[in-house]
Amino acid sequence: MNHWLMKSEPDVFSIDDLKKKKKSGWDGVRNYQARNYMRDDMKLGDLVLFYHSSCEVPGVAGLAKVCKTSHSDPSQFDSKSEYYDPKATKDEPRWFMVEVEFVEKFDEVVSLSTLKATKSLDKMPLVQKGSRLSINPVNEKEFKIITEMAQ
DNA sequence: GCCAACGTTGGC
DNA sequence: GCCAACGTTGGC
Repeated sequence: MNHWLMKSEPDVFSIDDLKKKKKSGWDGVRNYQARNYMRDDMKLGDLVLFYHSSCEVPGVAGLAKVCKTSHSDPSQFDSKSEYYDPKATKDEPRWFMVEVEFVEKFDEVVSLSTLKATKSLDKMPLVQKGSRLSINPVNEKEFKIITEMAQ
């Protein structure tokens, strides 16, 4: 099983929104590398660190898991959507998404500053300068460390 | 295929 | 709101 970290702006979609909805398609990803992770590598049951970005306390807010593997992201065909991509066609969709299911909301956000202060996590792309990718693989050790920090 | 210009991300 | 870092676009 693989582990992942997925970023979301809580003003747009937060861990509480996922808790309410139970499941959600991860639409709107418009970066090829992040798309490839979803399309090629994310498997059913993979656990996901749900990360809140661009907010007061950026950090890992909870856990989700992949409940549906890659399929075409419908927002690319919707001309009214901010995610609309005129170059995508139904025969040749350009963007893919997975669906995730709520697992757990942490009592407290494991903040980015805490993650940065943790030596054993300094290999994570997340804590490295200039890293902006919205979906990242997380190795098992790192995943364990972070979920234990949430206890 | 290069690379300048432009757009986006996201912490601070 | 600023700005560094990075990705994408498009002219050549």
